[in-house]
Amino acid sequence: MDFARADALNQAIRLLSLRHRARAAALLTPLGLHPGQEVLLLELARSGPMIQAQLSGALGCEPPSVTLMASKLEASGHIRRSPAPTDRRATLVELTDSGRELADQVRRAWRTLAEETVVGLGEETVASLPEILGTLAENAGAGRRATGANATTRRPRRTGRG
Amino acid sequence: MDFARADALNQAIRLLSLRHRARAAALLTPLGLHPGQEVLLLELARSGPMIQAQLSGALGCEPPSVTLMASKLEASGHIRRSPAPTDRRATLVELTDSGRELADQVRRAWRTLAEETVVGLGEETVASLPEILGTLAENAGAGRRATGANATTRRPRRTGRG
DNA sequence: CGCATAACATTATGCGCTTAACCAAATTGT
DNA sequence: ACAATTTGGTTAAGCGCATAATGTTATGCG
Repeated sequence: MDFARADALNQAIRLLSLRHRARAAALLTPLGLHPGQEVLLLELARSGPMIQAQLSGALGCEPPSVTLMASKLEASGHIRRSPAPTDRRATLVELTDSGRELADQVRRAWRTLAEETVVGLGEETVASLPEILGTLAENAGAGRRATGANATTRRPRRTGRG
Repeated sequence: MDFARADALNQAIRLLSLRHRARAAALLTPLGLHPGQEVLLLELARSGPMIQAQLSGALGCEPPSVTLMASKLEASGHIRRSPAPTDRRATLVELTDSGRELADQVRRAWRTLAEETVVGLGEETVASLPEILGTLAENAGAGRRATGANATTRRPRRTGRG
């Protein structure tokens, strides 16, 4: 691929990232949410209670990020955290009533955002977008946590002695 | 658009943002750059010296971000900043020799990133991506700094009296 | 069983980008 | 020409997400 194409592509992705996030923020602010928290609510609304490690996997972000999102959503009363019955390390996360209501509103905002975003594109193009973007994301995420390759790259933890 | 589609789309964009940025970071780290700085170098390499306001427009980010990127690139010796001859408020930014060399390496990394990202997609699809993604970004950025609409939303500046 | 290793979660820290607030210089309107 | 506004730039503060390091519980192997 020549540089011009590569640059156009990377720039477009970068721009899209910034703008899409900014627009999401604008739509979520009236709901009292910051971008990042909405996906957690939506995931819980879709798949029911789960532990944070599962959320981390589902949302595609790292555990510390989940901890922070969850803390804030708990503080605002939209989710509840309790020790998992089967594993005393894990924290089970579930929606509260308020969280369920909020999730409905988030769903509306989410639809608005998507509809705004694809204005001017043909129906077929729009239909093919999720898969294309999914492929792009997967490709960009290669070299990450083993989709079958080596996963043996875990450092020995440097267990502090004293 | 139904929620499932909207969600798939938004999630894919979100994921792509995270992954693409992460991959960019991984490729740029060996060059001593953090993601965000590369686009400034590339823009200067492409269009020659310009003032920060122009950079802000070209990169699609806010002036304070440009100030920060530029500060760091100046500190690492890749760009030079000087007062603009025609406008005493403005700062003219240009590449140093070291910056030009680095920009070449960034170009290579940029190509690698793009090529990795589109693996598995048909040639036609790849060719259509920049325009599609550009449209998405533009749509998501609507309601921003007037593409012809109202631009009169400037607050009166609260000129502190005492 | 007992010990090493892996997994879940958290805290601390760092970077990028944003908005808000501000100074300085240029432009416009009367 | 002078006041009001607009534009260029910077600093301060805030948030999201990342990695590094740590505590705690579960698991796997001798």
